[in-house]
Amino acid sequence: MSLPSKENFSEWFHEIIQNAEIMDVRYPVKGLYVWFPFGFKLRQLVYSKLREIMDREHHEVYFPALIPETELGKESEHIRGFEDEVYWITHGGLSPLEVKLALRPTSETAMYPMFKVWIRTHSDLPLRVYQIVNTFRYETKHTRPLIRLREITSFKEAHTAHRNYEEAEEQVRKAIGYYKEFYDFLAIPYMVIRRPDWDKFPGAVYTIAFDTIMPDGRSLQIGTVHHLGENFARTFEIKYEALDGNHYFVHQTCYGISERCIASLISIHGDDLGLVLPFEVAPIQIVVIPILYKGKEERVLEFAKELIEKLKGFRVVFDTGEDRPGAKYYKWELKGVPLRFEIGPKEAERREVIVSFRDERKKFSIPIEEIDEKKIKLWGDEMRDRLRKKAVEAILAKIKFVKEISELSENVKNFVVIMHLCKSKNCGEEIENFGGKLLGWLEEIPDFIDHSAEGKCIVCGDKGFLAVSARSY
RNA sequence: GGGGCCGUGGGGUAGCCUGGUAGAUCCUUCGGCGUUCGGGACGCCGUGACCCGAGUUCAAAUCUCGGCGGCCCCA
Repeated sequence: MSLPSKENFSEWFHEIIQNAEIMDVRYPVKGLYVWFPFGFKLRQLVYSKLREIMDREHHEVYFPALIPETELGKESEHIRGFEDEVYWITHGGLSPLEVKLALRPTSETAMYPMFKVWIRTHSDLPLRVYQIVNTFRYETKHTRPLIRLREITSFKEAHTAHRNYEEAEEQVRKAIGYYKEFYDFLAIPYMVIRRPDWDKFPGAVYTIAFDTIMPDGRSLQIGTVHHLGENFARTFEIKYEALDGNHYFVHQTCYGISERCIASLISIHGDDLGLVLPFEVAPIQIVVIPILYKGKEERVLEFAKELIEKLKGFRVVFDTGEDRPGAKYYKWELKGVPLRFEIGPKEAERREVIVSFRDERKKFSIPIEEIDEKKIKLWGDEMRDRLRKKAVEAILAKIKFVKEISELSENVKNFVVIMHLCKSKNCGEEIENFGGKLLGWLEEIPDFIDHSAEGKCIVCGDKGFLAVSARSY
């Protein structure tokens, strides 16, 4: 069993998803996929970090998956943004429903009628909740696991309500901070980009997105943060009584991350041999492989058990299976196990252990006495630093800075293109005539991008700011 | 939105054009037994397939139509 080269990214992704047992793509409905136990464990480990971050100042809740047509349709811009991809439940048994029910494409219109009930006075604010749920969109285009789904299974959506625009904006900044922490933890580089006005979330005042870059040079949106202003509050009549006795509309935000975070984790760190996972989220963190010669098994197994005693705090597999050692190496490398220990007769003799890291694939041996929890955690941290460095290099290689509009269409085929661009709609739309989508303007300039924040607009020559165009997933 | 290609054991493929027994197309995976084990072991035995429906025909994996599913290209 071997993977196609990562150079051929689309094929590689399709294969690794199955070979590494992330998802089973054989479910007989387009755009719906099954999480394998291994993939689901990875999801659980990644999302427990996300939960940990959210739990600091949000309460976790659960809202129903069905939304009555009457609520979904209230905010006109919002519904216009989703209407052609909503799944409808039209019947209960054989009887047509009086009010159709939508399978949530996102939960604003499920939550906000309840926010109206929950929020009475200024002391109910700020309100901050989140949920991790499935959402449904009737995708007609090319669906693929983790990236374009009809059922998003792992949508973490947070919704907040505040007294005024500024406090909501402060929440937007915090949300960006949370997501940065999350993706830094996963060692995934990202760009924080303000979407063009004409491409913001339906119903939002503005949208800020996290985009990363896939190995084929296309961009992937892996998080969004929206300032909703009073738009939904007016529609759903969410008001509070202020200190002055007057009633005011709340100002809201919402922000979300889906299983695309897992797609980026797999795609950005993986290599030709399979998954490469940061130590903290690897479903299996350590594999111990005994090398068993006939007649010498006992010494080796005994010594291996001594080692395993020291690894109690980690997710460990002791692979005593029938495969040859080499076959086991390949098997666990495919699964992205960060740390491998090998023990043969020689090691048992010398009381040493051979160590190999998944990302470097070099081997060295150290005395068993030097292995302890602290050392292993240190190795895990060092590995994450290496992963981040490598990921940044890979992403830099897929970015092109462009000064002339004539260079645009050629570069956007294989690269994410950065340029100076003014904020007029005309110039923005002009960019999209060259094959890429205008992702927007860099909200903050990442440390791996080294260009001045301002410059002449590539289209009209007026004052421009760093903008990004790419073919996007 | 428009165009094209494809659907054969768990996975990947040959066969389809030119209809005629899938008794072993090939690789892989899987199960059993034995010998092995320092980077994908070997031998023997075994399990396992023509997407669904209709049509044409003496006869359909093969031809036609529809459905479902997958992939690619262009806007």
